[in-house]
Amino acid sequence: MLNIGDVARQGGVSVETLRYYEQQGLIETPDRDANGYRKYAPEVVRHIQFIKRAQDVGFTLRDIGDLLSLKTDPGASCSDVRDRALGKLSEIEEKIDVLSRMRDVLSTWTNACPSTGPVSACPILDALEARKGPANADR
Amino acid sequence: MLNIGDVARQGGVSVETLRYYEQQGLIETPDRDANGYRKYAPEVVRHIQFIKRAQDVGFTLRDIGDLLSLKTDPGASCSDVRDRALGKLSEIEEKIDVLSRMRDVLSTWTNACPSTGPVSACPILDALEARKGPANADR
DNA sequence: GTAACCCCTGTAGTATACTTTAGGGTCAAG
DNA sequence: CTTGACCCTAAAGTATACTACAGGGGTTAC
Ligand SMILES: [Zn+2]
Ligand SMILES: [Zn+2]
Ligand SMILES: [Zn+2]
Ligand SMILES: [Zn+2]
Repeated sequence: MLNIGDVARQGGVSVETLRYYEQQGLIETPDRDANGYRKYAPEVVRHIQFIKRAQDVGFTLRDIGDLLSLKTDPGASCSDVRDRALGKLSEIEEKIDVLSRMRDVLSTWTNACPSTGPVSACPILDALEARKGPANADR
Repeated sequence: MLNIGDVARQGGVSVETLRYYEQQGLIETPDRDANGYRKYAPEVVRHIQFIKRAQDVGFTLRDIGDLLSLKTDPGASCSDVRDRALGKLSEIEEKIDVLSRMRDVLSTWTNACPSTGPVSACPILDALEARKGPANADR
């Protein structure tokens, strides 16, 4: 049986994070020792790693709670899990699209900037100040 | 001269947002009418659009405050602006990289999931539970 | 003179995933 | 028997960009 500090070290998270996960219902409420200390079975370390891996691919703690419910729901099927993953996949692709558009615009702008001269002549600021299109007068 | 509501409508933001921008120092403190109402020159609408366009390409309000300081700083040069843009560009590329890696992993996992059968046999959950590599036993 | 609509200030709430703080017990070593 | 490391709870703070709320005054038309 492990103390919370042991679990934290082995799981690569802080003690506070563990208490937070418990409060959020992401890990089982551990039994307590006579002194009130939480006592964990070693396998809880894997549960924490489950959470961290899920976060690594973009799931929020709320999503992860969902996933954990599916794991223990006898009526749940593989496709339920797959649906969450596909949903997350589109969220991520959407974010990539938005960021790619930002990247393209910024890239165009930085290429247009001569990097010399006063800010008053900077095409980047011009673009930000401008009406809508990429090139137009300031009135 | 415009009331705050006029500016909000023309700038496509809420009245509250305008007061917030003012509080954050992103727009000039407007003069007040005898009744205490803020009175804006029409050009403030462009300043708001500057802020919104900068947000659209990923700048935070803090970044935008910086950019606005450069605009009015006589000692600032074009390259200062370009540096901010390049910095933002790398931030965005970094985010894209992270998201792309998430996308690849999720895509692999969803392809591996048969979408039928119980969750206990789901390769997605297996992957989340697993030690580190893509394939290994649960102990 | 009153309804409908605008404006004001200051403070608190929203979402996410923690971290920090305050205040206080427990345990092992020397 | 005290020191240092560890554990406990509950509440508040962090970052971002607003939004909402509470409570109150101004303006315009009928
Ligand atoms: Zn497990
Ligand atoms: Zn420039
Ligand atoms: Zn301007
Ligand atoms: Zn599956």
